[in-house]
Formats: sequence, structure tokens, C-alpha cells
Amino acid sequence: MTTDAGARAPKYYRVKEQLLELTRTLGPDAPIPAERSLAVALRTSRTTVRRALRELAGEGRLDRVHGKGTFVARPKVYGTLRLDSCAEDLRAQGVEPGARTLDVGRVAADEKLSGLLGVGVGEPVLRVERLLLADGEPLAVETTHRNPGAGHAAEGEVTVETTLATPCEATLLHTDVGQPMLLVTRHSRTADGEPVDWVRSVYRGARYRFVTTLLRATD
Amino acid sequence: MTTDAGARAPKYYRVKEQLLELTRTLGPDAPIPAERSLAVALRTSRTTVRRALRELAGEGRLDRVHGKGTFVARPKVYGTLRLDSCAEDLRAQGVEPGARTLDVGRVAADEKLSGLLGVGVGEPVLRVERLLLADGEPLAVETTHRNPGAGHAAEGEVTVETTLATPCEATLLHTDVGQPMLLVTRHSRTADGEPVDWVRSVYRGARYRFVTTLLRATD
DNA sequence: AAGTGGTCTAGACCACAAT
DNA sequence: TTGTGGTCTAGACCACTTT
Repeated sequence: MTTDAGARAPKYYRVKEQLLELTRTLGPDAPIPAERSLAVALRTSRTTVRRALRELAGEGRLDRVHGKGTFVARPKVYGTLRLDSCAEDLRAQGVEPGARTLDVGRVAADEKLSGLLGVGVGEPVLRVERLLLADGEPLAVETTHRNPGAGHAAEGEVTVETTLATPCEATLLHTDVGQPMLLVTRHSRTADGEPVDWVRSVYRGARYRFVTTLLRATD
Repeated sequence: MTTDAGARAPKYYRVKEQLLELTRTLGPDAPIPAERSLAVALRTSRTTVRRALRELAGEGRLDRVHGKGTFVARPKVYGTLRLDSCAEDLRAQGVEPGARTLDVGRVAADEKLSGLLGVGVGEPVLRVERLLLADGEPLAVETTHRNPGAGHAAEGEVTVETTLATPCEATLLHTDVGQPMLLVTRHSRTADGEPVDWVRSVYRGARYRFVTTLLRATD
């Protein structure tokens, strides 16, 4: 199912496969020809070339830099799903983790936060917004809302789904609007079941994958 | 970070927000106006409308049906990350699970499968390809390669990342080429560490989210 | 100034579904 | 046949980077 066997592929998809083959012959960070050159060379329109390039960037095979060019991307990094940070995971891959705090403050809980954190509507909630980095490159935007009176987190429910980059996220993450992202939300509680925090993280899908180990529940 | 505050939004993105607002006023399965009508009404080109519609479909807000029209989508379903099936999860959401076997057979292990399953190159490996359904709608394509001599799986390493639908996957899953998908791979072992199977599943990102519960490892 | 990627347009033509 | 979404084109113009 990884190939297009059995389905008629649109022209842009064949272009995409040709370009993917090109990236395999080149190393990471190698530049590939300009869009207008590719359109001529592949006897197609720039629009068609661009659709192929955009998808390859969305899959983490190419990096596109406005004004500079398009380059072969480095492989994805991964992180283990857990409650604490994933910094050690990155180091184990030879990638230097980092973080930049974008905003810290208190906000009044709206109805949604009130329900998630177990505080009254209008009560103050701690809000922290951070940019997570891998080798200095933006990896994710993480927004935490924390109940200021809660204890330490002992367990958490995590959801993972796809989303598309908003203009704001695209700017922060150095990617394009509409590129696929991994949206991870985590709702943590103390051992007593008291809500601690609610974290919403948007990871660049082209750069990140999650890993977790499962045990069979029933045997 | 869910809004476009702070970043200049392209025109198609404002169109997208207007259409999203429209879906909120309508119920699931309600039809929305045709692309050409929207282009006139919103004083833009059909291309711009289509980019907005495509992203909304990728986010699971709209369903587009070739020749029929565009409709408000139903909410995503979710599944728990675990080694056995997710059928009970779906039933708990009032969704009827199903599966259709696409292909069953034996293939000779290539180098990759040999390494993953611990069998010699050229040795036979069981291959099963299935289409997972939710309320009769395609939800995922699942390909399993199994070591025929292995015992029961006791643990598994799971990775979750984004990918884009290939023409073949798009056909099977009733979606469009290039739409964002959740790629889940699972490598299972017995309690003794013997490889059992390797499963590659492509879930429609617009229809599915994963849920898992974590415990803090160190306290 | 020149070259790159990013957005947007207006239109042609195709494929599919309903009438 | 008509209306829908799907693909593709050729070109204009903008934004960013480098020279």
C-alpha cells in the first residue's frame, strides 16, 4: 500500500515520485532545482510541480526556504509518549533539545478550562506558551494551562491526531500554512484524580514521530 | 495558538475560517454551496475556495464527494493505543466496527522483513491486508506481516506519525490523494523477546484520533 | 537587481452523480 | 444533459534572500 499500484495517479503524483527519487540520490541539505526549472525539465506547469513539492515537504522529505530554495530534509526525530519531557529522547538521537518561552501569565478560566482543571469560571489559571527546539530548529509549540493549586501529576490521558498548521503556528515553526502537524493534547491528574494541567502541543509532522511501548492487557 | 492572531493570513485562510463558521451553523451531513457559487459569493477564485475546502476536509470538518457535493462532516472517532483491536472503543462511541480482508497470502521475506521478524531472507512470511471500517465507512488500511513460527504477542513498540494518502490509499479510504493520515506502525514481540509481527496501519487523519493513558515513570 | 518560493487568478478540460 | 468536484495550465504579482 505504499505504492500507487492499482490506482491511476495524477500527474503531480508522478512528479512527486520522480522528485522523491532525486532526493534519494542526494544527501541531506542538498539543494534541488528551482520550481520554474523543474516545470520546464518535467514538461509541466509550476503549479503541478509546487503541489508535488508541498506534499514532499509535508512528509518531511524536503525543506523549502522562502527566497533561498528547496533542500533535501534530514530524517525525522522521535519522542517517547510520557508525562515528563522528551529531552532525553532527543539527546539519544544526537539532537540537542531546547526550548524558548514565548509567553507566561495568568488568565481567567473560561468554561472549557474550568471543566478541564476543576477551577471556577473566572478563577486564575497559569498559562505558559513555549517553543520546543531540536538542534535549534523549531519542533513544536506547546501551550500549558495549569491549576495553580494542584499537586504533582501522576497520570495523564494523551490524545494524538493530525491537524494543519495555522498561519501563526506556521510562522513560529518555520513551515507553511496548511502543512500536516501532530496535535498532542495531555490532561494530567494527581494520584487522587485532581486535575493538574492541560497541555496542547502542535508538532511539525514532517520532523517528529511518537514512540510508545505497549503491554498486552489481557492474555 | 489556535487562531491566526499575530500572523498575516493568506486569503484562502480567511475563506477557510468563514467556511468553518458556516459549518458550525449547520449540522452534520448538511450540504454546503458548490465551489463555483462560493467563489462568486466570496469574491475570489475557485482555486482559492478549493484550497480552503481541501484543508477543511483534511481536518475532518467537511466531506467532499465527487459529483455530489460537499457536506459537513461528523466528529472524529477515537481509539486506544493497544495491542489488540480497537473494536470495543468504537462500540463505546456508538460506532459499529467492521473489517474487510483485502488480501491474504505468503510472501518471501526481503531484508527489511527478515530483520523485523527474525526470519531468514527468502523465508515465507504471512501477509494480511485489511480495510478497517467504522459504521461501514473506511477508516484505515492495515497491513500485517507475521512470523508464522512465532508465539503470542506480549508487548509491542508503536510509532505514530503523519503521512499523506497515496493514490491507492485514497481510493480504498474514500478520500483524496495527499490528505493527511496517521501512520501507525507496531512491532510486536513475545514475552521472550521473539518478534511476532509487524503492522503498518494508515488511518484517515480526518476521522480518527488516538488516546492513551500514561503513568509518571519517575516521581 | 536578480533569483527564489508564496499567493492568486481565470479558464480549460476531465470524471462522477443525479435527472 | 446538467451540475458537481478533480486536475492542470500559463501567467501575474508579492515576499524574501542573496549578490
